[in-house]
Amino acid sequence: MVSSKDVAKRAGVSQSTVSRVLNASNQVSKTNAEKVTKAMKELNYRPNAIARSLVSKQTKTLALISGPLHNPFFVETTTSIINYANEKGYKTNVFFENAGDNMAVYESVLSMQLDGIILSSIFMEDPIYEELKALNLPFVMFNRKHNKPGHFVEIDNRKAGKLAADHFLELGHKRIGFIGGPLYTSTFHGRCEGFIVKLKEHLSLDDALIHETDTSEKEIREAVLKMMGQKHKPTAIFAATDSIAILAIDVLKELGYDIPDDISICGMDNVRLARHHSFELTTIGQKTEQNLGRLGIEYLIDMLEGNIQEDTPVEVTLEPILYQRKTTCAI
Amino acid sequence: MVSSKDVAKRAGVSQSTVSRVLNASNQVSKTNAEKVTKAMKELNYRPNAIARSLVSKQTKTLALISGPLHNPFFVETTTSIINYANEKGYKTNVFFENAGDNMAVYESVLSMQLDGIILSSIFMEDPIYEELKALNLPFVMFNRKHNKPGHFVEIDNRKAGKLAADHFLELGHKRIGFIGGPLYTSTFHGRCEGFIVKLKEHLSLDDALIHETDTSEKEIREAVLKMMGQKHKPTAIFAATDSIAILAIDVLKELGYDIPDDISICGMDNVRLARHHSFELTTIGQKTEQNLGRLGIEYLIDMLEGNIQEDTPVEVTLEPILYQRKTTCAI
DNA sequence: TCGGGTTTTGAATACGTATTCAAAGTAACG
DNA sequence: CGTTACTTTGAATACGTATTCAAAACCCGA
Repeated sequence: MVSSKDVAKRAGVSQSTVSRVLNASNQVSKTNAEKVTKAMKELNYRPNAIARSLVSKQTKTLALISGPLHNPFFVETTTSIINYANEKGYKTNVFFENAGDNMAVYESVLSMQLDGIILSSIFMEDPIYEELKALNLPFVMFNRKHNKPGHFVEIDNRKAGKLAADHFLELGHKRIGFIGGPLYTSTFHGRCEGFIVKLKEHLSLDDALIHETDTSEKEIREAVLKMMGQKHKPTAIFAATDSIAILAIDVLKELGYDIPDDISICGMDNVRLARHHSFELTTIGQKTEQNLGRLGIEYLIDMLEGNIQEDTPVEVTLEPILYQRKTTCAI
Repeated sequence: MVSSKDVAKRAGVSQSTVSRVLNASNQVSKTNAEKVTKAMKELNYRPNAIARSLVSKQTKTLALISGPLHNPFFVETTTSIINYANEKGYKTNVFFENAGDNMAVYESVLSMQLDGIILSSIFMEDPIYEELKALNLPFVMFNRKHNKPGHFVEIDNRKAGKLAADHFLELGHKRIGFIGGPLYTSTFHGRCEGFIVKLKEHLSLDDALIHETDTSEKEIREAVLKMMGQKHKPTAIFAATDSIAILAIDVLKELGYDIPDDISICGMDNVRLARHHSFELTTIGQKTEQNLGRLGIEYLIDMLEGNIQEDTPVEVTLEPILYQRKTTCAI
């Protein structure tokens, strides 16, 4: 490992001088600067980022704690986050939330030296909130949020649920199912609540059609099987994410249903795949092109760079709209 | 920031002793160990990973340089890699290859302090190879590989191309297209070559049906449009990845084609999505359940932990097999 | 109680960089 | 040439931990 000392020796200057040319401080004489640059090249010197961090207290590293990538929503946010962070000179350590036990992940994150955290994996009452606060690092939640105040970027989930309900009601559906969860996350909680509230304004609700699940293929599958196995089947389903909708469609097709002729289905998130001609999934999303991850990372980095005071809360709730495509139709 | 010195002071011992209880060396008296543990808790002490790394020369951090996540193949490998690395106590810094200019990414990677690198983004003649070698870190290539020797995990791409050709030939197809590229990557190079070699054994080849592209939606779209716009259209297409196949299907459906009645299509990688009832994509993959990313990261970590000598080359080439589903049929 | 051996301890140092501070050098000006 | 002001330099130190080494404490048998 070649260090700044080695460079210094070779260039015939002190280590301080080497450090100074590294940091582009223009207080080095031209001749010395050249000598140092030359020596660096000859030795193929690369500054040790670890040592730098130790003194600068900056790691230029962020942690992303994301939902799983088999959900296309997180494919898009992860891509945006990593690429934007990179553009701004930050590295991203990625972690995936772990259905059973997030503590291992959090333990790992908490013990790292980081400049900031962006996460989607928080629950409304998550005790991790306090620990994150205690770290005294900027952190922003995207998609989901915690009940306590903090920086977040979300979509108006309640309103989204209502939109879905409205859509189905307008199409004349009477038996409408819901699949999604867990409900202790702000996303599913809001979507479910808004959906149910709206339905109840016009129909009497059949509890057998409301399926709280997690996001695993297994549970979605089970929910669809149960729902369609009933004597009185639904004619429409609101899947609380596109990921769930796509899994549900897989099962429905396996069972021989035609969509939307036999059953309408509406997702949420407006992921790229929803537009594919093999799906043309009706869904709910925001108007803006930039996804929630991108918005979140922009705010986080703004905070790190001092463009936003950290004590002014970032609380962004986007307006949802319906993207009507071909998986829903009138009854 | 509470340091080991603070803990030492509070516990009434020296910093050395604190360090010793941290590293579970059992050469600390019980009474002192307890005092220190107590002080740590009271102060909510977390060891500074940066400082640790500076002396230990280990960062427990890996870099993953991956293809883009809109390719479902990389969704699966990225998930496997990150999760497995985490299990083994390694953090993963993720980078995505950048169509235009990978140098920014590499520059970032090369300047980090890392324990190892796993990457899919290398070209057969990529000059980055030498720089990676020079870092003197273990690195393994998965999916793609370089022409020069190094650790890699791949599938037999040439054989895969032949399999695809065989499949179409058996089904009686005569005009068979190819979409994929760039051909300076080992994957596309092998697949294309094997495919063409096999075809030529039985047919005269129409160059207008061989489309070298990159992996962008734009180019795939263009290739499909061009191919199907011809006077003599193909009756079958080998898309060199499932990702390309799925994009191609999108365009084909948009153009009104039924699959496989109007045109057969075969992908490669056997990604999860290929099994979806909205695709049921015929494709080529390996037999083993574990994906290439998972295999690669296992080898990498084995090397880091000394379970494999770094100088014994890891060169894994998996056997491809055809997964016949419903996007290909006899003509 | 003493001596030898073993365990436990803390002072000192190293890791590679940034930064402070005082000294040395240089330029400008009268 | 002397003075002042400014630029450039290197020695020393700090960052937070692990580790070495020698000293201290302890244990045990004689």
